[in-house]
Amino acid sequence: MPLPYQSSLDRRVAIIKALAHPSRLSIAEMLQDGERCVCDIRDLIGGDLSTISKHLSVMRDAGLLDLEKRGLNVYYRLRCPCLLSFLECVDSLAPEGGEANGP
Amino acid sequence: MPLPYQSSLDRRVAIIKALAHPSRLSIAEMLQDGERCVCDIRDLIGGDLSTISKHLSVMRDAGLLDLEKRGLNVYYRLRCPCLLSFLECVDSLAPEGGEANGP
DNA sequence: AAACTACTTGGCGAAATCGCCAAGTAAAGG
DNA sequence: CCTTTACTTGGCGATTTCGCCAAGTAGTTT
Repeated sequence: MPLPYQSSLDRRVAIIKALAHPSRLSIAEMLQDGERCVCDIRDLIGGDLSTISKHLSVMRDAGLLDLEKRGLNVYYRLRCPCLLSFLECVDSLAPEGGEANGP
Repeated sequence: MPLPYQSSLDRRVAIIKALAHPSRLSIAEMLQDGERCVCDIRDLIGGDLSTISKHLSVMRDAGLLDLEKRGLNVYYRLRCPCLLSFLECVDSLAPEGGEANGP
């Protein structure tokens, strides 16, 4: 059980930390298109299922995600529709496109 | 010298990481009101000046901050005016006010 | 130019995070 | 009920981050 945060600053930081990892940010991005079950997320991110599950628990504990169990599957969805505009802001800071810029 | 990022994902993550610490988020918040010199920031955040300086370098390297030297002082300012709206989003995820809600 | 102010950088031990493996839980199917 | 599927949790070594101390750099003042 995650401890309650002592301050609103800590809560904000927990939410931001929950996005501050390549796999977790990718999860957030893919969930912008709608809910996904853990196995779908694993297919996209790769790596051990337990690793994915722990990333999801970090995001859950921060309050970023809601989950719903249906049958054998667990479906996650974003609680934060405004994420998209933040990512646009983030990208506006580093506009030179992507991969190690060749000519 | 910070290495160039291999992907746009890494760049995004670096920017988000640069906000994912209580002192650094507080710095970002205070810079929303306008530029500040390092000593002003130190007065607000507290702790060793070298620690503040390293936090600022993380934010600089991520591209969050611009700096300008004037006289003996170094003034930092946000390169990201859209930060504010993201923090509103973050707070909307945890609306129950602040500090460790006692009964 | 020597002393001072305002920072930055190097170094290091302490703490947090990461990802894999193994083991545990819960719903569905045979 | 026993097995299978889908996921979660515990544990642990490896890497990363954190914050202080000490030392270095760059303008300023005297």
